[in-house]
Amino acid sequence: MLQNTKRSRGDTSTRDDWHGKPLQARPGFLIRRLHQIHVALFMEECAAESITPVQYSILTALEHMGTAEQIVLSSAVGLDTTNVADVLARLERQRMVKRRMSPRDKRMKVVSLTETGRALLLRIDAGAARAHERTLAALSPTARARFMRDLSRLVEFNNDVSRTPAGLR
Amino acid sequence: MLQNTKRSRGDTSTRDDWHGKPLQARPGFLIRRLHQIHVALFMEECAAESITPVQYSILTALEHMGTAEQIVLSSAVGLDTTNVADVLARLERQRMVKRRMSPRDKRMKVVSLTETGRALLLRIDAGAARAHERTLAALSPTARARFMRDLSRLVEFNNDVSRTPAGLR
DNA sequence: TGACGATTATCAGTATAAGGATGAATGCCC
DNA sequence: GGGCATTCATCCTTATACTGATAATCGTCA
Repeated sequence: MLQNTKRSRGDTSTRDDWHGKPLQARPGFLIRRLHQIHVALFMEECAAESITPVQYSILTALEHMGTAEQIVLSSAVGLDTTNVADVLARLERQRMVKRRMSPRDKRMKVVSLTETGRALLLRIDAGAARAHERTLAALSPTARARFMRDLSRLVEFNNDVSRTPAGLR
Repeated sequence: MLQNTKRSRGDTSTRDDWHGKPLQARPGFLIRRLHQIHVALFMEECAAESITPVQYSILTALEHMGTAEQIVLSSAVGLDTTNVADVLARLERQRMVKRRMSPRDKRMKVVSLTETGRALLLRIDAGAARAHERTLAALSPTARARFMRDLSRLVEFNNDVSRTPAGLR
């Protein structure tokens, strides 16, 4: 896969050996670091409100969907149902979100934004935008667009990996 | 794809408004997802041994450096000292790593690989390589190299963000 | 109708990840 | 050489993230 980019013969393996290469040459390492960096930038830009990137994702998803069952949210933001319940509990504690039993199906809980939550989203918006921009700041606009395209492709390609939250299954 | 591909003037802002756009258009969201995906692939490929990507990073760093103080490890793998201590405690519990007080400076602890740890690295190698390859599998070799370059640039540019573990400060 | 498999939320447990605070040790400055 | 800020490892707390397990509910099919 990685191979066939014309390596002179005498090459012992067809695939790359990450072994012996510095961490900085490994996709996994760089992806983890970039994630760390974005989270840090987000927290810095949004320090005024106490909110995290994941909470922001969930609130945004709710804003788009109006109302949703936890399982639907879970697949929308790509999180484990356990984790979604966790985050929602915190958001509910801060009155950003309401949860009530679904009348249709008593197994489900229906989640919706409160006015507090909606207001927070508006306040957060500029900071979140700055965080996203700073994350990509090192690339030219062209490279940035290309990077985002590649990122999308990579995520879509393996979108069903990890605890698949129904609907992605 | 995302933005600024020719917007006529009259455009109110020079920067993008992520608001109202789907999560999938946000760098932070995609980076988090890709990180999730890589971790899942790594765990799947290395299921035989119980090891995580971060533990793998630390063991690899140790292999390269031979021996290192925790604070040095911390800056090498880009982790909080608290977190490094955490991970090392787990690795020590599994006999992958030895820790002893530095004779030079009694505040420091010197960490080194055990034979067990070295053996694990060898066993893990192929699985880790497969995980890395699968993470990037959706891109052509050319695009892959370009993506890695961009990733490096982004990380280096903001390398000092987040709890800066001495040495990066 | 009633049993049974599937689905939904949650609980318990473990592993990253970071912030704040503390205690021990160091080195430096006067 | 004695204070004293700094540094290093830890502790405590909070927040993602996932696995395994369980209880409640739902659909379906006999």
